[in-house]
Amino acid sequence: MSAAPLPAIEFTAPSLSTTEPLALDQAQRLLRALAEPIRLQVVLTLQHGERCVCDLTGDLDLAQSKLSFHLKVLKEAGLIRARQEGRWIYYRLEPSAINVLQSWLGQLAAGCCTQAAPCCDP
Amino acid sequence: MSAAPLPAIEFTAPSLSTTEPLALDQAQRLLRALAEPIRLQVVLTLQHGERCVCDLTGDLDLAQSKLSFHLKVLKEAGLIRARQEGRWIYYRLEPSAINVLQSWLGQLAAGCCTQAAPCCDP
DNA sequence: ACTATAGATCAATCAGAATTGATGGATCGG
DNA sequence: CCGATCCATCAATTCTGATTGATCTATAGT
Repeated sequence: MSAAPLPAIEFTAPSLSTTEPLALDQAQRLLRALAEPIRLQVVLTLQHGERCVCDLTGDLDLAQSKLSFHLKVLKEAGLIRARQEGRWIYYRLEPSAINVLQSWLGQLAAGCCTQAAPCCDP
Repeated sequence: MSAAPLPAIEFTAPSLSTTEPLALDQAQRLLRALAEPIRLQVVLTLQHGERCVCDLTGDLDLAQSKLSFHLKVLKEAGLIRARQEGRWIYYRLEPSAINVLQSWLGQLAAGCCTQAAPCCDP
């Protein structure tokens, strides 16, 4: 790609050219976080809105310690956010993270249909 | 939740209600397949088009056995397809699988922003 | 039929991640 | 201040999945 030689420095958004390389890194983390049955269940539960930990343990019938572990992984991946309110901590999905992954997949599917590069010896 | 008691049975398209449950299963497999650095590299390499195994081992500097293992995982997840031509086997991405995952993520991000469900005791 | 190469598969080992139970910090009600 | 609840963290164990090297099948060329 590399269209025009960049007018100046972009201050607005992090720009798409920057997105490419570090999106791989981020996509990797998001994928690894999502690729676990319990964490996927957590995410699906949060799909319908914010929820506190004590409710989640009930929803998913998980030991508190186990749930806390997976919440941490999801949070470190940037997929969920925590919000404390008194004694309780509410978790919610972070849609922007999901969107990052989604558009990364879009790029992947975009240019994958070129035919064979006839192998080794012709 | 459990809103209305379902009007009747949907005959038209496979409909989105059918999509929900089995897409979860498929999304799970796709995520687990993608959530591994080597397999991600393989997928990224195939992004630019079909490629045979012997070339891939060179591209990614992998032992043949190791690559074969990961190709198998990717194939079983439905992310890639194999095409044999004489002695060689060419692999390519399966864009439809990627699209499935992509739209599944779309649903996820759709309705996740409802506020707190004020916990346990009010 | 014989040999060489592409690639899959198998069994054994190894590594990293998940589970478990216990402990600790923080907040609330009395 | 005291006991109770919510949640995070830690250490020890267990499990799942990746790696490795050898072996096996199939195709192609001679």
